[in-house]
Amino acid sequence: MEKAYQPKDVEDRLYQSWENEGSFRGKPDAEKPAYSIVIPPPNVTGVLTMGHVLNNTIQDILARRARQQGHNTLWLPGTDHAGIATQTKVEQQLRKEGKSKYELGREGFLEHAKEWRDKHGGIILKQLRKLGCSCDWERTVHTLDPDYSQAVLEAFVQLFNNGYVYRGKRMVNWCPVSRTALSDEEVIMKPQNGKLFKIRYELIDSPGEYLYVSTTRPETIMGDVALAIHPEDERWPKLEGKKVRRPLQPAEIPIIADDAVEKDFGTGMLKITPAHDPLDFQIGQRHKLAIIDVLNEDGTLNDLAGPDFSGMDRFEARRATVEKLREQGDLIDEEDHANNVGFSERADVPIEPRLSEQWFLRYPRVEEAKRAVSEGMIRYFPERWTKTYLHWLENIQDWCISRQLWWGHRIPVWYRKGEPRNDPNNWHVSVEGPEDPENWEQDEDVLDTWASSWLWPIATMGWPDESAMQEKGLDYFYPTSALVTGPDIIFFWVARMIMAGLEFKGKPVDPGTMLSDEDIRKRIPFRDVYFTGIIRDAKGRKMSKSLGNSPDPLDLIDKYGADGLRHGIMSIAPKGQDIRFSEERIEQGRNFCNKLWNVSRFRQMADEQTRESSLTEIIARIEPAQLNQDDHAILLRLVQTLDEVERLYLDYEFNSVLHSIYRFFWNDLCDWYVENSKPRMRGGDGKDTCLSVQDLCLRQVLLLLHPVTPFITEELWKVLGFSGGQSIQWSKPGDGSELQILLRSKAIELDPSALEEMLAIRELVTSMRALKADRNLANNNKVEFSYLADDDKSAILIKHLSSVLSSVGAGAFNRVTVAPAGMPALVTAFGSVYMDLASGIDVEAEKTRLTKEIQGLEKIIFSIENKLGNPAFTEKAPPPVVDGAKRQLSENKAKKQETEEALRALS
RNA sequence: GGACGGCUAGCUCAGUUGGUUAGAGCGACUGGUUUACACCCAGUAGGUCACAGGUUCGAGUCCUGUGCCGUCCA
Repeated sequence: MEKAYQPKDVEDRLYQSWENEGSFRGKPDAEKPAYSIVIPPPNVTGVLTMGHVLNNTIQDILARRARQQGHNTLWLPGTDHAGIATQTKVEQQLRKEGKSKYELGREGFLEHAKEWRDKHGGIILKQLRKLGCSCDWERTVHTLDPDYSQAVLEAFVQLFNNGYVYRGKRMVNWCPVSRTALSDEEVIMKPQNGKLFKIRYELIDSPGEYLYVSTTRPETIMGDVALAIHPEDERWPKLEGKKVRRPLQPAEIPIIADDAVEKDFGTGMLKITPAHDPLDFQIGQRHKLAIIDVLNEDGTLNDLAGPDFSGMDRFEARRATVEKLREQGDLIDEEDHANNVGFSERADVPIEPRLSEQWFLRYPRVEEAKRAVSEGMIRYFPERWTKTYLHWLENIQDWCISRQLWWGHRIPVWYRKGEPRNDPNNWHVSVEGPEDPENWEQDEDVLDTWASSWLWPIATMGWPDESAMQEKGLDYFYPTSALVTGPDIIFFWVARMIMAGLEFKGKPVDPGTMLSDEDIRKRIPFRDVYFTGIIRDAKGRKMSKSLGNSPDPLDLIDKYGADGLRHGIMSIAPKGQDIRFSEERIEQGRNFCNKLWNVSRFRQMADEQTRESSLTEIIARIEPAQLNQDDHAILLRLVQTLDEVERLYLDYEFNSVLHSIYRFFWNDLCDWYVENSKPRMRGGDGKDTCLSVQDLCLRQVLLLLHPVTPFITEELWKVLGFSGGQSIQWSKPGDGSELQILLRSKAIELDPSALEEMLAIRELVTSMRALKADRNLANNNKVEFSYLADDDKSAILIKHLSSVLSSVGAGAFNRVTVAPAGMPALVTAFGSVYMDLASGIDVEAEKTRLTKEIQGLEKIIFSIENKLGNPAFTEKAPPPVVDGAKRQLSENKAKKQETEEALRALS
């Protein structure tokens, strides 16, 4: 074996062989239980980020563990066409070439976009392979695949037929850069420092008299159609029925009263611009006001804004209108003003509320979606996200699903040529299209990307085609076992998938009928949802391309190995908490792998003969009579660890899983057991048994670690001869009681007291080492120790003599019956221990140390005596706690007494 | 404004239903090439558990309030 683990030699080779053997294939098999996960489809043209590494490592852990447990496992991969994001990138590319999408036309553009996707797409899926992801690649799905597209359109038509989809002229969030409508979820509110302008409007009947209005958006004044005041405002009775003059594009506009006006904001008067504000739109509807839209779809002003401003960009127009108002004397005041402005998530520019014809979806199965989560049919990890989810569903708004893009699923609606589009009689809605296409024209818009990805769990498994569902095993793999994703898409994706599953899976149910709980259980898309944290940089900032603070995962794999990266990222990922990334953690992951490699190497060097060792074969080699306390202790810890890891995996406590394995492997096994086994390796009867115990421990550690670090564990599985020709993927670690049953069948009954005894011995060794280290004798193996102890304790020490000598690095450790004078001493659970020094010692330093020791003990004794002296404590506290305190008191008192004796012996 | 999360060693975080003297890794410091591993080993130092009240025999843990940081929703 190499001196250090070399991931590069191992990873590609093993991944190849797994793929060649079809290990990742998820084929329906009625004989076995199913386990399934669908990947959150990454953007097809994206590249791997640290977020993907975390997310997909977790999914891989779940999938690999399920395979070990004997489940027939499907991890279904794929990519998302990512409407706006991809179209924007393609358009940018075209601009660089001096072309525009309009020149190419729709067909030409799509051709171009597909080429671009095929060229840049799929990189991320290759990167996932590098990470070791065990996806069933033969089942890769892309949301624009023909079958998938069919499903998306079918869903639209079904929803339309059931009355969930409608077309309407509504206020939507408009992105002037992408020139499309957006859903509420795609708008990010950001606090902005703007200006609040106070503007006067002259009363028509009383020239020279003015009303004052505060606004942040003077560029929309030309679209004003009224001024509004609260009906309970004392000024209202005097103003009823009067009119004012609009100061730009002058016109007479009425004064109206409406409850929606905030009396206390600004001047208490509101300018009403129905085309450019959702609230104004509502007020306008109530008062049957006209709508004057002064903006073009790209955010420039149109002719209705008047010749002074027509053609200007909206921000330029803001400055220009303010100037004009100032010149006219209509600008009264201008002050700084902080407010929240909605930004387009994708283009990062302020959105415009804009009136336009769009398709909307009234969500189906909202009540059942709430119930599925609130009743625990779907479990959230961490549980607190249920609250966020339910709150969103309580306040759910209809979803604008049409997008003014070309890249996506074109809406399957046709309009009769030459007839008004707003009349449903002129609509044709179907997947196939009308029989006389020459008389119809199709809607130009495409569906929101999320209106395709919300079908992901069912459409990737063949829905709605019966034979495809059969072939892909929808009924076998669905509901999927777990979903792993970020909480940032809980509304975008998770909630919507739940509703889609409830609506589409199984036989259609009338919209008015509630699904039964039994139905809900069958229709939900997943049972458990694990929400990851967000990966931040060392300073706590979100990782982003613009900050350049995100490392390239492939560089990290190159440096530390895929296993090192996976181990590192998982060991720092607390459940649902954000994660501060630092490369040192990944280094630790690599170091862990190297340790695993080296202890295996040590095992190989001790006994190079290679033999295949199944679990039963290893146990068969153990000679029960040869087992010492050390063996018992490590096997007890193994039993504990197997149980602990089993339980932690069920709770998705990944970092605790690793911590638990780490403690067993590094501290118990490497630092103590393997070290103590070195003297036994030199010969004697216990050698084979000791090696078998090592094998047993190593074998189970590899099994426990395999989901996290698949490559090195598979490699060592073979090197150490555990495989029997079979991949580690198909063996399960089992729990503690299973192991104990196997051991009992060989008449091995673990002694529960062994563990406590070993812990005491470890403490003894540690303090003896410290005594040496204090005097710079850490490397002197000839130092002699003696101890003063009763017969029972002495018997234990004699039992452990050789391992104590070797782990302390001591020449002797003999029992004495009288405390030797003038030697540094330790008071331990085994009595007093003395270190013999040929040369003199620093008596004063020794005295100081022991005095400090005594003072510490006195403090402890004082506090326990206080506690026990309190009758309330002895009466109310449970007896085990009181007994514990008493025992503690006597132990500490004895220790104090011995320490005092040691101090006296020095002088 | 509302909801949720966080605040424990220099850093990153554990800390189960309240119960011994609050833990780990990294970093710091000291020493080390003894037949796995310097990607390592041994040892040492380092904490007013954000703050203020309360409940309790007993609070890092439960309750109330405050502060700061973060996320989501309006």
